[in-house]
Amino acid sequence: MEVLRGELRERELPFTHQREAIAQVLFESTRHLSADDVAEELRGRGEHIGKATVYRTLALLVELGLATEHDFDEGFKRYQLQVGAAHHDHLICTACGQVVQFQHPGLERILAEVADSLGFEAITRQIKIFGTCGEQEACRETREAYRND
Amino acid sequence: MEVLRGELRERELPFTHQREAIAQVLFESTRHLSADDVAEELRGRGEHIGKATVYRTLALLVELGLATEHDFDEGFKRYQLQVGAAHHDHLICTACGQVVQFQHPGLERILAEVADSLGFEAITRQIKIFGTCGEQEACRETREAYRND
DNA sequence: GCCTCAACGAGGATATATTCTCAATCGATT
DNA sequence: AATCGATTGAGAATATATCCTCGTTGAGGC
Repeated sequence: MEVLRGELRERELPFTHQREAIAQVLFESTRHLSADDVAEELRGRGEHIGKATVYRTLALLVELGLATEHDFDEGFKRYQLQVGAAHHDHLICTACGQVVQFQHPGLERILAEVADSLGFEAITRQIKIFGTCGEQEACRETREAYRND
Repeated sequence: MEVLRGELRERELPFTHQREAIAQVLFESTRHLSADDVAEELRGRGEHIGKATVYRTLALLVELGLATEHDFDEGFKRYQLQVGAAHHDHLICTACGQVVQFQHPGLERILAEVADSLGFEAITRQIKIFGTCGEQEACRETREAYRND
């Protein structure tokens, strides 16, 4: 939160109650939240914040480098605070929607190598493994269906 | 093309002129084409095929496992024929839009390892490296802008 | 050639996440 | 507390890729 205050001050942008509340919601969640998730959580806390502000603030957080935007092929984006953490990637269960993060040092090396050998200068990357997590009945059923395909 | 004919026959679906033409366009292109690209190319060849049919056919090709669908954050999907080829990944130039494919055997191993260790059964994956390719003036400018950020 | 069922074409419809509008309000500096 | 520019809220507007409708056409089996 102090980081947010600092970044805003640096750009002479006001530290508003809404910005604080939205960052707080992201901060307290370990999951990736959609703009709608954030709005709903705020409503649950008795905060009345318009969706335009939610979208504006999420975009701002990304712009400031304090949050990351993710697209898990759901038709909308999800966001997560990212204060100085290392880049991580995702496994997405296509049956229950669960998202699990992972990191693997070997990936960094390989991807850097690939980009380099093709003359690219990498800025960012996305790695998404879609599959089944097997934690719920639905996930196991989907898994079986794939195996028999 | 024979593969397409066979898959269709197997499901008792007609091998229409339109399906052939659309598959042909994809077959002759090394790039990833959007539904619109396909429609335009068909128009250029004097074929009059409605966009609904283009979408229907692309979805069908994906369904049959003969094509893959890609989303490069452009607001629409791109398609490419994929007849028995190995899975490959992409580098996308954020300045000029160029997409370069790559394959790296080490990735397969690492990703399988990760999925396994987290209890996932992987179905498919997406790896996208966004960066600058430096081939055009615009790409080099964007690259500089990032370096000085 | 005939028949039947699915595919096709044209363009209208849809869906829905995100953005815009603009008057009212707020934050931060003086 | 005054000032001033940025932010906010509510809901309408947008954008636009993709899908639906339904009368017409075509493919493929017999």
